Amino acid sequence: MGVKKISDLFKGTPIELDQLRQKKLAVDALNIIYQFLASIRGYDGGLLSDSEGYVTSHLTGLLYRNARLLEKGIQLAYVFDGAPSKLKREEIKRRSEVKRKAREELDDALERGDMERARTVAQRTSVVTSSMIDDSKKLLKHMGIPVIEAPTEGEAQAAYLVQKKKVWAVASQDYDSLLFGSSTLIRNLTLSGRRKLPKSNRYTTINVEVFHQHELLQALELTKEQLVDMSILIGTDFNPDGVKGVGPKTAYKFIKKHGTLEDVISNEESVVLDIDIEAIREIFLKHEINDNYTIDFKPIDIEGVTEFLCEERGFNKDRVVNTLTKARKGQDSALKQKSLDAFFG
DNA sequence: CCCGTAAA
DNA sequence: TTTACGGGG
Repeated sequence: MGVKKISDLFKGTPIELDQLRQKKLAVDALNIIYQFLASIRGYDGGLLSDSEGYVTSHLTGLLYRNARLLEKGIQLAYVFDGAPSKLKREEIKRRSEVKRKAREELDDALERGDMERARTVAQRTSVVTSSMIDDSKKLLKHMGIPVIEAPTEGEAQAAYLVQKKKVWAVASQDYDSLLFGSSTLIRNLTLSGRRKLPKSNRYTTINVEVFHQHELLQALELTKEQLVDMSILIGTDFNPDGVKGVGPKTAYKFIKKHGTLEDVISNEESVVLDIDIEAIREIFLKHEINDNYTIDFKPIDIEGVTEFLCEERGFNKDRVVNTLTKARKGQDSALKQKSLDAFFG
């Protein structure tokens, strides 16, 4: 998922969660929903769902994560993907093939009674449906959290919101937003400060880190265009394989040596790229954006949330009200700060 | 993801 | 007090 390996070339700066207080961040909604579907599961590895069969894993995740962030005065704006580009559709096809295989393996594991295997494989079968997207938007709106529609890529629209100073940064695990032109990226935005390592029961502590695009470009002495070209060599969502045997270090070396992707291809025999380079460049550098949006952080509508989650989706009311009441305290102080800022200009 | 509880 | 784990829906 996305460009991930730039950390081998440039390290982010650790940042305390407190430094994000009163800040607005944009996130790629589908990415986050997908992560929740993969991680929030019952004991048997199945998704959480209500009595009617509506999946609730993602709603659980969105509720608690946003509540905790709002409590800290951190506001997320959720950007939903529009129609995928032609190139992205191929990647989506590839991913659905991975999921199909994972489902087969899941059936197999269940038949053998290998629950541990079933649970890990089940995570890879996650599919975001339109019903899940509708429910997510409904919950977010009741929580007073902005929902923004992107014409195509969510990360691209999110980056645009940073450019327009509507939000301070994009929060994401991959680096795509920097290619899309976001000046600031927050990685590892987690409240727990730790993350489970795959295929084991161990945890590592992780730091929230901040990347500034201009610092990255300065440190690597690259232009924005070269950063994109380098990423295409490594592999992006639009050419996931990149170039065989070329990782971040080699890609960087090649771009520094030759300047452009075309010159890398004509001078390095090992580099073969059977893709429409210009089309990928355009996605990152000249993408469509939606200027018709509003970013409006409103107070949490506790009644609205409970009506939806508890009446319609079977959530425990005490738990929901408790969570939201705590969140509102942090939110109140954030809104108070905002009005003070407005008053003093 | 978060919470509550049990165990260390 | 910290960590592990099951349950949540």
